[in-house]
Amino acid sequence: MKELSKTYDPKLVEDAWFKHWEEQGYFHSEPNKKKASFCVMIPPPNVTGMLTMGHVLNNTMQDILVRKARMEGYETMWLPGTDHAGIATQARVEKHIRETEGKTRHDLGREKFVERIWDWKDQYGGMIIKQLRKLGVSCDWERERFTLDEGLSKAVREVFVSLYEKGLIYKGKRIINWCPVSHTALSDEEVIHQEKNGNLWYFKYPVKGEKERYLVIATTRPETMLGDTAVAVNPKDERYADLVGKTILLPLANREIPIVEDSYVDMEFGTGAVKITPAHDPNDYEIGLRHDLEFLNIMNEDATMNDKVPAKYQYMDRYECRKAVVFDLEELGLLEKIEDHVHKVGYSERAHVPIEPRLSEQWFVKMEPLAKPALEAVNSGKIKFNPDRWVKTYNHWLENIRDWCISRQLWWGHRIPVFTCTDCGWESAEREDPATCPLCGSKNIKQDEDVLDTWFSSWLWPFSTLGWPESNEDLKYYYPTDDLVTAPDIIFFWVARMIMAGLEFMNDIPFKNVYYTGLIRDMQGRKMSKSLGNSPDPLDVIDQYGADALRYGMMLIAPKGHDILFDTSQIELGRNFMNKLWNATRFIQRNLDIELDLAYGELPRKNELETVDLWILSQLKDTIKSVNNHLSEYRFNDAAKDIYDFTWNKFCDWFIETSKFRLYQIEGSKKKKTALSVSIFVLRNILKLLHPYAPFITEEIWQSFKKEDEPDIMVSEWPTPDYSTSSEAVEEMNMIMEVITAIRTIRSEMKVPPSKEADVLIGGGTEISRNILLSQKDNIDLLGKVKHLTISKTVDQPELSSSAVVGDLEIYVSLAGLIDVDKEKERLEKDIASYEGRIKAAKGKLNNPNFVSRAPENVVAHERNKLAGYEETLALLKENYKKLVG
RNA sequence: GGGCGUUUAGCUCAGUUGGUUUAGAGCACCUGCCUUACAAGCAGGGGGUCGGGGGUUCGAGUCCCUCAACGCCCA
Repeated sequence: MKELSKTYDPKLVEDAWFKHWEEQGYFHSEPNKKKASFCVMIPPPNVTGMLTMGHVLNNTMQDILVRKARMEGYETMWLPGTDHAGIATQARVEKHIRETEGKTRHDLGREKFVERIWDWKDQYGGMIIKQLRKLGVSCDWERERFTLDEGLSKAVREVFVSLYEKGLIYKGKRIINWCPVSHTALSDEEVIHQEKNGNLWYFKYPVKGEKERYLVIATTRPETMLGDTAVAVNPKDERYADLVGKTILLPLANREIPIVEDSYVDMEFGTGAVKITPAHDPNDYEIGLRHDLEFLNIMNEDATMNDKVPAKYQYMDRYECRKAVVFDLEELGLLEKIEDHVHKVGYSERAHVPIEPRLSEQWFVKMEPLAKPALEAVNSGKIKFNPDRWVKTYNHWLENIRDWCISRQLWWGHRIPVFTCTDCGWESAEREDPATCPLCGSKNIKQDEDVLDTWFSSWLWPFSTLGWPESNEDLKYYYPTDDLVTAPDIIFFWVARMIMAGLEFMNDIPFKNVYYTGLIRDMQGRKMSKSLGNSPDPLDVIDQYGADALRYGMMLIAPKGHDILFDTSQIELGRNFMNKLWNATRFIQRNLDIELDLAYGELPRKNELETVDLWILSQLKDTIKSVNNHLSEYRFNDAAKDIYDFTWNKFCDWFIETSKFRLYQIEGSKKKKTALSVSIFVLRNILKLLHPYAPFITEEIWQSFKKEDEPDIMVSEWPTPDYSTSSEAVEEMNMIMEVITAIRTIRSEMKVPPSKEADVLIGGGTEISRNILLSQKDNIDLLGKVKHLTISKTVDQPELSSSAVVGDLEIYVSLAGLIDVDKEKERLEKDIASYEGRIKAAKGKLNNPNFVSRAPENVVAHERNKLAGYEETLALLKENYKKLVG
């Protein structure tokens, strides 16, 4: 057997194992009637995207669920893919063409431009998929999908036409959110509201026919006054009652506009009089409809002023125009005052500029009929949210749902399948492109120019990726899927809409459980972002620490459903753990001797097992159960800690240490064989438990400890705690560990050099407990560095010694020439004070008649036992103290 | 304005059904060690009264009310 290196080097093994798994076909799944299915759909990242720490978190969690399910015997399928990210991708390629060729998309024309995006996608797109493989995630790579694939496009078209036929898709002229950089409409969800410091400008609007009479209005957007078509006041507002019905001579624009009354107006805000710009504000739009006002659009697509405003403002950018309007009004003496004002501004999610409310014709989905069943599915518990508090957010959105603006003025995406006849005006959504008009037979047919929101394809992801609208085995076998793991910031964009689409088109929920992860932030709690430069590249981290360390380290610090403050140095914890595991392996391997004829993974007969064996097996059993429980509740961090604690603090610190004595025996001895068999049994279980978190290192080590005909760990069986254990052994071991720790503490506090062995005497206790200690003499000697150990009912305290009490046992460490009386006094005083404190607390409870009479019996009994134990210990401590001070 | 979340050791966080020795872990810190698996390590130690206030209870970090700070979402 080759000698392993002293530190684990992930670079040497990770890529090779991934290649091996792929060649063996472990990632791929086909419907298998003999097994139950377990299916997860990846939240498709943008095809333009690069792997971020958020993806690492999210995909590691999915991989843990998937790898565990695979080991548990499910036919497991995790489908990967990307979405076409309409706005982001188009913007990216546009920019590229502008920079390299100095051309716009309009120079190329629609067809050529879309071709160029496909070229770009083939060359640079989907980087993230390659990066995910570095992370080791076990997706079915043969099933990778893209939202613009032929099959998925067919699904999108079917869904559009079917909703159109049901009357759930309609075209309407509305105020929508317009992105002046991307030149497209956005849905409400794609607008991010941010609080900004701004101003409130007070303008004096001259009232017609009344000399020197002005109506003062307050506004946060002065430039829109050029599009005002009314001023409104509240009907209850007595201040302005006499003005209603009169008109305003709108300055600068030189138009006459009415003064109307509308109860929407807030009398408390500003002056109680508001300018109304129906084509540039959603609330004003409503007022415009109610009062039959003119809708005057004063801006171009890029938010510059158009030819509906006086010539001097035309082509000015909206903010430039704002300055000009304020300046000009001040010149005219019509600016009353400017106040500081904090208000919410809506920003475009993609282009990061303030959106412009714009009146335009767009396509919408009527959401209310879809929302009702979706609410039911979650509130009835058919779909479970983890943590469940997200149900409230979900309900609130669905109960107040607004129609979904799905048309985008882009070229990259699914083109809206609505056709019109330019001759007779026929219009319809069609599954196949019509050659002629079905009404008049004309060949002058035009397809709608717009494309669909990218989310209009993502919401079909759980079934469009399986071949819908065709019906096939995949759909029957894998749908509904099992778990969805995603960040809560796309609960509206994606999760809620997938539920609606699943229920509408598949008549069934798309998934059974949703786990919402936290967000990754930096140590100051800021979101990770490119501009802040606070976002480490996961590939660099993998390069530095290894994928296993990244995955496991990340899981250790990821509390359930909470944001994570992340720093790369935290991954050291994962790296250190991998190294610890590696070295435990090294230790076991170095003690293997070939003649031993070990049956890997099998336990020796129970009568050959010693206390430490029974103890570690019992601890392993608890750990397996705990890992199972924690993972079933998506407590990835708790399960990771279970494995950490068991491996490091129990297996390495105590089991391996207490096995050393047996392992240092002659080759081939029975005791050595037992110690090795148990070590290997436990290690194999650790590897399996850890495999979903750290697939590479566990596979690497597994190969040294698997039977020849056993499968690779990735497709091995998940551990089952189906062996018997001994609770007595656990109690015995606890006592042994306490005694050893007491000896070590004395040695350390009394500054005994590790190289110097000391005599130890243990007195008191019961015959049983003394026999247990005697049976562990070798271990106590080894770990406590004991020269000569005496165990007896009564022992005489050596003159120069330091003492400790463990329960009813007295422990003396002989320290001839080393004892420091003052220090020893101090130690004992501290111990005595500690026990006096405990006794006081316990007595306090027991002296309370209400406690004794009202608390459950077992709690009272427990408290009595505690007190008795403390009193015994305290008495021994005091005795020793008396001896010391004379 | 409405809703949700967070506040526990210097830092990052556990603490699941109210009782499990005097509230835990990792990092950081102090002491001593290259003890033939591991210095990315070993052994030992110090450190918090659980954001403030009030309440329920025999008993509260845990339940209720209230205040404060921070964060997120929605209008």
